[in-house]
Amino acid sequence: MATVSRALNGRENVASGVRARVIDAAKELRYVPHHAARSLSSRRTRTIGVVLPDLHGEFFSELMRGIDQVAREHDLYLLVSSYHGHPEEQGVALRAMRGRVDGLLVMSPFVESTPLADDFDDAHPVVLINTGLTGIGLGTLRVDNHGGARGMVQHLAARGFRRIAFVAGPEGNFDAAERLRGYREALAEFLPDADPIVLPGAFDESSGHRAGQAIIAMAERPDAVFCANDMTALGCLFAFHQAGLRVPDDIALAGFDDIPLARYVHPSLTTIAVDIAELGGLALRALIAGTPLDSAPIAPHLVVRESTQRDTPPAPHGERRDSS
Amino acid sequence: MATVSRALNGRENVASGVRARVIDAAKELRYVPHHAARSLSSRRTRTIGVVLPDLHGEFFSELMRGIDQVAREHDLYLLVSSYHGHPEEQGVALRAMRGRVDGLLVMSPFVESTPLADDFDDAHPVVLINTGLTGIGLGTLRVDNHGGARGMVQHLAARGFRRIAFVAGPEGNFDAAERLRGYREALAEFLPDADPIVLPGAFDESSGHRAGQAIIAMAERPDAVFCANDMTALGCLFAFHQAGLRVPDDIALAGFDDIPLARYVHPSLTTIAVDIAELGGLALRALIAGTPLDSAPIAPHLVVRESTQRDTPPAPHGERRDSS
DNA sequence: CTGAAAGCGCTAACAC
DNA sequence: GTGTTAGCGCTTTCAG
Repeated sequence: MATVSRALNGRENVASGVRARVIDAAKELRYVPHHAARSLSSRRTRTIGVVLPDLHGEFFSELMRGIDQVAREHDLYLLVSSYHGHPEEQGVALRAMRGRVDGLLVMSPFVESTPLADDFDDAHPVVLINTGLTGIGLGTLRVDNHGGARGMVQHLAARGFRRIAFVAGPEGNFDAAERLRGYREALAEFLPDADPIVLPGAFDESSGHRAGQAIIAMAERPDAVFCANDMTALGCLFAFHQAGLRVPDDIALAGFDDIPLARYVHPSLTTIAVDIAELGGLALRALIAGTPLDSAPIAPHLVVRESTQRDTPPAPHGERRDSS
Repeated sequence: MATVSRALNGRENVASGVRARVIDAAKELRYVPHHAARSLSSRRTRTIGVVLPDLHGEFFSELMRGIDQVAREHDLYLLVSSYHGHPEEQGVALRAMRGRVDGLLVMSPFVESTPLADDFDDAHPVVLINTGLTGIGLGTLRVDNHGGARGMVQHLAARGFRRIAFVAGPEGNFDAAERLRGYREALAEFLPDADPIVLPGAFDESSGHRAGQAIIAMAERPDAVFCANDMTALGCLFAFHQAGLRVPDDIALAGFDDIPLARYVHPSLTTIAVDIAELGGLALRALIAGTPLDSAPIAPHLVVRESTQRDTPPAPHGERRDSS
């Protein structure tokens, strides 16, 4: 019986003839190892828990794709769960994973950190994706939202835009806060005479639409709008279309994320791209390796498309035309 | 010890005082039931395996969202895996799930049925989403692709279009085959004098782009193009844009799926919508209930947008304007 | 209503 | 290299 176990698990200390017979017999009998028994005894599940804020949208499917790919490479299983935007549900999801997984991949955009720690079992390694939390002994993988936003403002300034508005993301969202910080900082640096113009938004299309309408109604209208994410920018774009405003001739527009939509809308949207699948894959690799990786955040890059194209000559560097 | 088990599992035959003490103690000790031990003994895992062709794209994230929601309602866990388009990998993914899950949700767009049966453990209930397979004792949940395609042709005919081309989906894909069948059938019914015009496609943007170019080059150009899915239609649209062809004035365009993009492109795309999250949720509910549900396929509905709008009056019935 | 005892199917020492 | 044995932590009879 032990020999069978060894043969099936590919251990070295089994005579090759015996191994072959075992494998044949297993196939013959359509034997399937009982996972629960195996992990009860070995105390490992070969399963990684993935807890995400939500399961819809390109962002999350890309993330899952990257994670799934690495999981297959390592013969790991993925137990997924989403908490639908509610922090409380995150705790529920997290606790439910305890005892079922060997490690946890958690994406938590909430700035509030305290409740999280309670839900983590000390026994599990955890990698946090894209979170502001640090110092609770967990790995953290994040995107340089701040630097990305700075890059966009720099691009807009180089293109000759002078009144650059920013449509913010939801309150209490770490990514949103970082992008706003990048905007303010870069504005002070590259256009010291310009006042920041910040409108509220919520990372979705409808809030972008409202922001767009508010912008149209402004006495001194901005000549460029930088939205905290692409969905918001799409809402803006829609509002501008409705009002007969031409983009980019009357007003330039830029987003953040490079969702697939960004390249298909008319005009195509200048944005900041993150390789999301790679992000997911890196997170899982880090979890497997047990590397701390608190080091450098992942640098997103500027993708210039039609929505910020004007007749002025393009800036000499720091930009990259969309290759597609 | 048995009492503790009973108390924690909410069995009735425990004195309420004892139950309260057990629960308090469990909380105090941060006790987490060991899933492997539990399922070794109970022979149930409370886990559902989800095997999808691919994890990216709106379609799959919507599907997952619907599934996840129902899973939470029933306190079920989701073990997900994708086979990246290769039928062989599907078998691997399926076999890997054996012994780890109580049931399986499988999405398989391949027409070839035979290899599938081998990979299914007879012990597990399975629900197949959107597949042509029948009669191997498994539940099947499908979308009425045929009827949807018919509806679109009817709409185009009612709008006054007479030369309606169809850009097909990949060979061997069941959905694609059904949509093509619907096109041919409806064309024969509503426009008996028109010849079918079928171009190859592969459900992606680039094949749509090629089809678009081929259409532009045709001696007798169609006045409407119906694409087997929205991504293909987007490729077509791009080709038409590049050639200076106006949609819908020079040529009408329609897709299938109603991906989020469809409403944002310019002109917005007339398409056939399926509530994908609902489809996923229904599939899981069916799996849980053990209902056969081979009955009626899910009816998709027509969403009329700008890409098929002409000055002719709209048809009196069988259509529905996009409400958003 | 509660306790005792027997496994669930496997892995990991440990002998041989 | 292979067989024997003892659990892994729970649920589930079966007595009381």
